[in-house]
Amino acid sequence: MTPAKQRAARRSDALSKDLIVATAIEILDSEGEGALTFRALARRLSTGSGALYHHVANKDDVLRAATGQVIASTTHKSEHDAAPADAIRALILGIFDAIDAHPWVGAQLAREPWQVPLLDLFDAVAERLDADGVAERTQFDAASVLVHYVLGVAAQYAAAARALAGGADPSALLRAAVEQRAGERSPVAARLTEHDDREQLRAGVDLVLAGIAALKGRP
Amino acid sequence: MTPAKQRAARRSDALSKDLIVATAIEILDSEGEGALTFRALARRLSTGSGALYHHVANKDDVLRAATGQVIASTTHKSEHDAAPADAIRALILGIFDAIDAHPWVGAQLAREPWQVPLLDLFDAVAERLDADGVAERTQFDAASVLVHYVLGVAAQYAAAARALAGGADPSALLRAAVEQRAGERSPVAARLTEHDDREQLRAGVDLVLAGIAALKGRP
DNA sequence: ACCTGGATGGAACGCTGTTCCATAAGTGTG
DNA sequence: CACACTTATGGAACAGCGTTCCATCCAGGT
Repeated sequence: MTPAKQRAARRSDALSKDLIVATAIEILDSEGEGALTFRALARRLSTGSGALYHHVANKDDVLRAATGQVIASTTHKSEHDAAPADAIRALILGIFDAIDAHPWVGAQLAREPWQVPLLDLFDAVAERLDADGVAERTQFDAASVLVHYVLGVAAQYAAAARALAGGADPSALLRAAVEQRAGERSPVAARLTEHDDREQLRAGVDLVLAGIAALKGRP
Repeated sequence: MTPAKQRAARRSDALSKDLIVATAIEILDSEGEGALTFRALARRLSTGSGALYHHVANKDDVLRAATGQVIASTTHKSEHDAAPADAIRALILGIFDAIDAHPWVGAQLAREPWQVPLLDLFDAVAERLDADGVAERTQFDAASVLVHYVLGVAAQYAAAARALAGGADPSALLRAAVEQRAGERSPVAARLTEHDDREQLRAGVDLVLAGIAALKGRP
């Protein structure tokens, strides 16, 4: 006979860090950054919030693992045979695509210092430049620019996604900011409202690549 | 005769948004991002947390205003007579210096989409390039790269400052991340641990400027 | 002297991440 | 097979957060 105060049934499939992280990614993708709480996570896994801490250190641990998983799945398939410039374009745009699909990744990459995926990207970029005969110092400078550039784009993209999820109008948001700047003309605002972010990123990368080529000519 | 349950004395100097924001900056600078709460703010102003909401919409409002104030005080003194390249270097390094002095600004710039200071910077950069005879399209691409680049650096810098405030060793943090990447050689890691961030930013800006010059030659 | 509306300060609400602990399940040992 | 022991579990409890609510107070106009 069961006692009057009965516990909820124990789950049959085992809990694990992988399962927790996978579920976290589900929540983040479908309901946004704000929806990821240990209570929501526990509810979806039919367990208590305390149980999660046996597999995971804390919330940052979950976010770190989730970010790593998403980035790894996109960086991992880099082509070694392409021309260095093409390879670098593909690497950077790969990060963008990952963030486009999972905006919360952008926020997380900007929130924690030197996450492993960022170091991987740094090395990958430097390696392609090395293969192209670029001076070591320039390799480093260029990788720094490209990584931080895409990081900045990522943060901005994630912030916009967050604001939009709150029910704001995409262009209205930007227009409001522009109009707030008491009467100054802004040659930039018009372009910002109508441009394609991915195409803009590609153009930016090409600009940096042009700089690398220029510095390679006369070191 | 005062009643048994007496209220605390009402403050003599008037509360205002400016006062609240100034106090918020004090807290952020001296105790870090995590220390800024409405309760701490109220305590320092000798008032209740509810009173603050008569002058300020919410916490984001305070952070936005604080960020705007810090950035404005550094951007504002830009030199109009310098060579375009020097002016741009000064603009970008000015943002870096502001973030170096107030790391929380870096986190805030990355957290909200298209804040006014960022648009101002965008326009200022584009304007210098316009004066230098750079094609309009390149103006936009270059401004995009530079703004997002410094934004990425800012986010990373703020994240590192946050981690360091938690009592971590600067280089140990990075070394741990490097060693986590099972055995891969990392030509980049050694450089990262010992480089000067500001000097690195300057080198990155120079690389972008080289790209602009290259594209100006053959459009 | 009165009224009234904005400013004030503190309590209360709902939510968060995290810790604690009684309990249930699995595992190796005699 | 029975027992101890380790580990996993789930839910309650805690401290702290942003925000809302409201009784109260003060200043200025009538």
